[in-house]
Amino acid sequence: MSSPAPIAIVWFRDDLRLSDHPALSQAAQSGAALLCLYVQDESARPLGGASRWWLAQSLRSLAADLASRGATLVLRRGPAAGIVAEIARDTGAASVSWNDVATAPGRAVADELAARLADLGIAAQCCQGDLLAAPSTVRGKEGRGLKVFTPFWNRVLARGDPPLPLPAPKAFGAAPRIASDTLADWRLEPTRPDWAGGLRAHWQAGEAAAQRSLQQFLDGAVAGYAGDRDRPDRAGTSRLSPHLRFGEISSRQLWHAARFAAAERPAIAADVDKFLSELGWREFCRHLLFDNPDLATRNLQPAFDRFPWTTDPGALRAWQQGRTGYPLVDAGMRELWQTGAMHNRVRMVAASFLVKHLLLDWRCGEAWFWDTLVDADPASNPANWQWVAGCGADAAPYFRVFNPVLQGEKFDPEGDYVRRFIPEIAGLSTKLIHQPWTATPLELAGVTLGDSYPQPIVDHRVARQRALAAYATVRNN
DNA sequence: TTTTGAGTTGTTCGA
DNA sequence: GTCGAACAACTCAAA
Repeated sequence: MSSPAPIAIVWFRDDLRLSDHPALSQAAQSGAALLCLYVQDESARPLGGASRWWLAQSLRSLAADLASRGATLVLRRGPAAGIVAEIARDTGAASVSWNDVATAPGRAVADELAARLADLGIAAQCCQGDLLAAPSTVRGKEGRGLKVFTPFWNRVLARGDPPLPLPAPKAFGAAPRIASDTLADWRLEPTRPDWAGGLRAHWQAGEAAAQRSLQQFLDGAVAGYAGDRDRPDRAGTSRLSPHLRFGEISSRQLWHAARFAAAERPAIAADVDKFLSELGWREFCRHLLFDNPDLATRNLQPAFDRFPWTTDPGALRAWQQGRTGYPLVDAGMRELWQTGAMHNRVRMVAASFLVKHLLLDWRCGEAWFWDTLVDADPASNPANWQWVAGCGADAAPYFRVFNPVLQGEKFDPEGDYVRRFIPEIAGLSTKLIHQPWTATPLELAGVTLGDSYPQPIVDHRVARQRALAAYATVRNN
């Protein structure tokens, strides 16, 4: 007569995968019976609509992957530290393992859980797995994180390759079943109205889909990535961001796969370096969040606390709905609404437009992106909005005001991207597609500006001057 | 400690 | 049409 195997709880968070999951691997190797748990913690920043949709798909996929190994994914809702500790106590678990995902409330919750487990005498295993380099290993003066990207990234690169990714555990014992919510209980997906059709058409969540996206990228778009990533009219990006956001694939896996590809094909070495530096930006943002838990609400540069933002609900709505009259901006905002994503180049132009042309607080834009992006990330989203607004770390200089017409002509030269998302002006010539207001009535060919497509809500030249004047008030003197 | 050079992604203007 | 300079000053990182 043998005693039953001890129970090990694996607490999943933004790491919804089985491969390269240090907490899972460690628990599986211990020979314990695993209890896999995901907690929806509503005391954290509530997920946006698009993220909720993605999370539902991703949890469904993870649950299926676990089921194929004989395990179940237990779903619970509530304050995470309390819930996990309670389950650990009630099941008599020997240990709780999790990965140290660096999200703002996530860290405090993990610290609280560790304290509760210590009180209960249950072993806590916090594993490194989310980052290429832990924040504690990249420090500047007085132990602070670095604030400029290039030295930051050079330091990370100088550390050499991160650890090799772990394989998914082949088999592990499953703990006896305990009560679980169902995904339907959580109402993560829209029903009436069901607005998720565009998301379903463009995305597939889950670890297997993430691995397929990576393979597709390395077989295709990686060649030429350094230049094509800036072209919204081409399929030049990796499309990995939402997978990375929910941890369906890890940055270490991407690092090693890309490096391996570059070793096999020297011609793409520069493209791979560029791709890795994009991973570097994700890393940089996470380190920033580590040092600034209120990144989404507080200006990193305090001088911006006195910036003269305006309040204009009509302008905000026009921006959200893609009705600013600037085709590149509007195409981006409609791409976002329809597909849950927006091309990186267009994100910068659209964000710059909100902040500099409309003088609306960057937090308004951050909140909209948070709600509508499937890759809305607690670190990258606020950090990049602060970068655009000029109040962030290593921020864009105040005088960089994107001209939406020039950006369109440069990065969408045939207008293909604009025509895809703004069908009402698709008939305009390439010469006019980025500035329809300059067309003669004959050239407009049936489009009535101000009716089927709006007039520009601000004049670029006027708005630029106004922005420069507003930014002058923030100068330190 | 002090100094020095640099800082993701631009635009406009005038020669 | 092309090209270089101006657009500010400041903070950061490293020598």
